[in-house]
Amino acid sequence: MAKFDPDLNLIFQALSDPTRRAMLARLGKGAVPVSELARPTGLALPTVMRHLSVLEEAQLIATEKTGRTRLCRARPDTLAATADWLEEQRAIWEGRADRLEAYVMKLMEQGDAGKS
Amino acid sequence: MAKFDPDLNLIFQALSDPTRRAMLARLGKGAVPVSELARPTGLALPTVMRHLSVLEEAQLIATEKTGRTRLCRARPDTLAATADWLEEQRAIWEGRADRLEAYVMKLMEQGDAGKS
DNA sequence: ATCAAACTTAGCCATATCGCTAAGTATCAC
DNA sequence: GTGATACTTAGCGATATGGCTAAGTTTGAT
Repeated sequence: MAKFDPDLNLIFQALSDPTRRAMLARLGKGAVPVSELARPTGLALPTVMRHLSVLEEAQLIATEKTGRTRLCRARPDTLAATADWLEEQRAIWEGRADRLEAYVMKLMEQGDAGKS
Repeated sequence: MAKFDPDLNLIFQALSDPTRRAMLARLGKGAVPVSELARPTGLALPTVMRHLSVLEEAQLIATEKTGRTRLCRARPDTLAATADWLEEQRAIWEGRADRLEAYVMKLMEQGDAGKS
């Protein structure tokens, strides 16, 4: 299997840009080619490509080229790992046993459902 | 009540630095003055101050000066809002009704427990 | 009154980021 | 094969980021 190690530096950096978050939201509705992802942004194509490569390096998306078009799709596993980090911090910060418990429960639930 | 509007740009940007995440983790164990937060980083104080101001502008921490020391504490509400955004995206990306349901349940739970 | 402690401000340097345009390369349609 | 389509690469400029040192400022202790 491919190694999956999310880098929080890259992930959060990628998420810090509204254009990229908009792209991710768009990808939530399904995989799309680069040009379609670019259209609503109004940005030049090289600029969009750059955003995409940031997202891909952060493993938030995966892309695949077929013919002359490149299809982009979201990678929920990375987002899940990120959500887990936040949830963990939240549990600690709130200092509440029930949140910690809920977090553990969710981890177990994922172990059951999240693996392919 | 004080206006609370989390800015995801600032938040994710703040979270993208490992030094700042380490500081947040440290604050999970309780409020501490600047110098104590600085010590484990090995960074110069002005550098640390800068990190702190980034965290504070993102509303991830709050600080309060008493005498000549400034005390820093975490702001779980902002982290919670961020976790919610991620959870929402995850629910969409995974395209699964049960995740969406779990998310809504959590929202309700927070509505019950999270308000001051 | 003096001195150390704990920030704080100002400013410098190196690198990274976000936008662009111009000029490639590689399909696909005819 | 000609031309259009869909990226891709190269490189520029403005601004932001993350580190530093040096020189304040404000308190607390003596």
